[in-house]
Amino acid sequence: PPRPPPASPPLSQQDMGSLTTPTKGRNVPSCEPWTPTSNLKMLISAASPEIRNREKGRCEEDLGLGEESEKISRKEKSLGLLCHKFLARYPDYPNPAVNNDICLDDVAGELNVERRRIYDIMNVLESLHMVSRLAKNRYTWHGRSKLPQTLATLRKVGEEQRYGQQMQQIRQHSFDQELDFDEEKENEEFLQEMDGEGGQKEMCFVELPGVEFKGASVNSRKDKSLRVMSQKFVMLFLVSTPRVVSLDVAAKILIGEDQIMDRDKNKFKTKIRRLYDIANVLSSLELIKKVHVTEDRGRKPAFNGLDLRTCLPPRSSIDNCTKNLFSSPGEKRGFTRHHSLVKLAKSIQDDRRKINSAPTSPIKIISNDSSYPSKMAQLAAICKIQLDQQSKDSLDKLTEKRPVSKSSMSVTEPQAKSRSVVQLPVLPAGALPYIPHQCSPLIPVLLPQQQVRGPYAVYVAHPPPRPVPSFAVRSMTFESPGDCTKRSPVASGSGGTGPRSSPKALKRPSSGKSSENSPKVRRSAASSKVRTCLDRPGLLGIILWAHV
DNA sequence: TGGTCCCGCCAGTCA
DNA sequence: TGACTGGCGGGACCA
Repeated sequence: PPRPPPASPPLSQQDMGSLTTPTKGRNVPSCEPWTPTSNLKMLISAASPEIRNREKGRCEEDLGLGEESEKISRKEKSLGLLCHKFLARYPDYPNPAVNNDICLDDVAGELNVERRRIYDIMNVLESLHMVSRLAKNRYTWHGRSKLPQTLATLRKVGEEQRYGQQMQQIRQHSFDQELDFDEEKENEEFLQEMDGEGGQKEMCFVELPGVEFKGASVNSRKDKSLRVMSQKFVMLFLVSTPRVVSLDVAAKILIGEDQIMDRDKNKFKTKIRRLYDIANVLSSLELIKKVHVTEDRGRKPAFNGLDLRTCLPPRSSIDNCTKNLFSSPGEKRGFTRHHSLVKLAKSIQDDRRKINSAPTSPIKIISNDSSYPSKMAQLAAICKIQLDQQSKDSLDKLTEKRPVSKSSMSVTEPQAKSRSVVQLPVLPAGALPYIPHQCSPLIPVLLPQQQVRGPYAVYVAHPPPRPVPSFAVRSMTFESPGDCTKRSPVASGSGGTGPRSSPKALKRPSSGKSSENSPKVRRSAASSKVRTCLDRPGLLGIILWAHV
């Protein structure tokens, strides 16, 4: 089909020169066939529920669409919405009997956008094997048919790359920095450490068996390609616990794979920008959801990959499949066990072990979910499981090479080895579950629902196993919906969340500049009380919580 | 003010 | 050589 003639730039853009971002088209006559009202309807139908509700509210209270259409014009062009519109054209599971080819020109023309924008979407979709490139300007639509297989593959690669551990290190490092004055030096040391032990090799595009990558510029750009970045980003969600991954952490991991010289602020900003693009597409696919992580330094954008994981094939089904293939008792084996399948089976066993343990970080998650009190039991269990894994990771680090002074997450070997699945009993509201000590020195806490009125913090601590003279205090701060605005978290947890936990998080009082009521001082005071409690011999654990 | 991300330049690659 | 592809970052918009 003939390509549509390129739209001439708006007058304002011509006046301002080619290097400026055009203003929002106040005086630009719309060349769209739609009226503002139909635009709005289209937007509402295509947008996510949040946007839909927001737009509906605005529409109801303001029938004059003048300013509204200006706001919409930007939203309408957003990559996320564009992706929504793109996805609406194709079924989740394409019918193989019909032609599923995609012509970029057609799509760009019908969606009334530049091809450049379509490339961004296609790259992310291609990273998930939802489309594959047929030829120049042509793709084939696979929808979600290959998604489970792709995600399983990406998870495996992500585990091999040890992204989970790397995220732990980065989170812990950032957390340490919050209380650290010698930031630059520490940062440099940390980056060198990451270089040394990150263990990750330069990674290329992950292909599925039988799916050949036919991207253009394949040799020159593949290492920085949006496809590869997208795959890595997805991997982070697949191996991370908690499932919330902040853009900061993701960008640091991605930068960590580049040259050291890339680690300047501009490169970081660029990575973040690309991650926004990827995240917008993944959000449109409803694979991740945007949330925010609150740290002492402020509110950071992050994404929750829960929905992404639900697309993974259940490990048990893979397990059953391999069982049926290889170990049917009394039946003659139909297949020879190939070496790669032996490895796969072993990997599945490993995965099974890992599913019961995963690391976390001392972040505070602002949840917009109004049902969060009923999820406290899950959170507590997750917290416990994650901490157990961290304990093991920390132990591994201690025994491998890290000096004791670098880590405060101290756990004795028997404790680390005593990891087991803890089934939290169903408890009436207000009851606190008791987890026997042989399972873990940590005690998850279920807050009484009646007490959940405002933001509150939960602390889980355990005493220091001898002889390492340190202990760990962790907290998660939750805020009730509608109350997550400007409130700053108080008495956030400190130390002990992973391999790089540092006792300095507790020993450092505050700078002379800090006021007496600053979070740091209050944290320090709270921590010193905990320290006193934990010095008591025979104490198994301690839980504190406080409304914030 | 910091987060978000539209926009299009321009260079590498391909046919 | 022109078209395709996509890395990249300026700067506008927004909360």
